[in-house]
Amino acid sequence: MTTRTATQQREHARVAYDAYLATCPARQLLDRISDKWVSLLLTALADGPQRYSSLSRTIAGVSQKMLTQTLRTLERDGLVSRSVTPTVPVRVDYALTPLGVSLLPVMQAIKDWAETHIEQVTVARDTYDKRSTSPG
Amino acid sequence: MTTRTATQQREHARVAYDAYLATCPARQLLDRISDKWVSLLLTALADGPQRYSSLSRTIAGVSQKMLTQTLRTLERDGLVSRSVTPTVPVRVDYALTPLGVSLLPVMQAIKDWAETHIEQVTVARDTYDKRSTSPG
DNA sequence: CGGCATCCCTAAAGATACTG
DNA sequence: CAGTATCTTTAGGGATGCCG
Repeated sequence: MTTRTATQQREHARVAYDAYLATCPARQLLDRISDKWVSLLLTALADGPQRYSSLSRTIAGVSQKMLTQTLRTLERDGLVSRSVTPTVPVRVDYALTPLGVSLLPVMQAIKDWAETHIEQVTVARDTYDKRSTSPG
Repeated sequence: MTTRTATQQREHARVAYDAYLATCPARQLLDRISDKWVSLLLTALADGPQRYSSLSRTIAGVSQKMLTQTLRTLERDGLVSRSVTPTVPVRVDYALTPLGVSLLPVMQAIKDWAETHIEQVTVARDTYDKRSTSPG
């Protein structure tokens, strides 16, 4: 088992886990990373470690509760590391782990897609709503 | 305005919209596509149009309510098209629009990442929980 | 500064029943 | 088959207050 190559391991995972199955652990993970705070947090950490207060400023509108909660979850899942500098007052830095870095391109792609396609979506919504209102 | 190239338009969008801002439309769109049903639905339509019943079978555990609701939203946002064949009983097919196709690679990447990295995440969780329990 | 604990409330999601 | 309507439950998330 320990002699599997990275490619073999990837193949193994592809066969063993299926996010379409409700009870599959991969489904739960998909659910967890399909979260706006996750994508915003990971992309915010793209350029290097950030302090808690810096993150809360970057990600406008995030409550302290959601920020802490999301950071804890990401830390537990091994995507983000937390390092405390015991000064007074205390300084806490968050950074991406290698696992977090592996997810980063995808998260950036989502954020990018949203920013570059919102105008098309807005047009589509107007068209859809107009169709529904006047059934001409 | 109408003479802008696709590249120029992309540049424009990148500058104009910022998902980090809570009130930005791109943030709402990011929130909307950061949804497990959206990723599962779009990837399910990757290989071509599918009927409603087929989708509900593919995506195990989805309720009619969530399936219909998500499909409606995606249709309104211009990511999915809905075509009705007025037979008895009626037949409804869903397919990706060009806009939906543009998002597909990202959604597939998320689903893939979840399936190929769940084992690493599980290990990370065990490590984290063990650390918390026995403070070595 | 960087949290955690608690209360509270709304919106999202599941279950169930019914329909063109 | 492909939904809609209604009800109930759950979980997301904001506000506040306290602490090392």
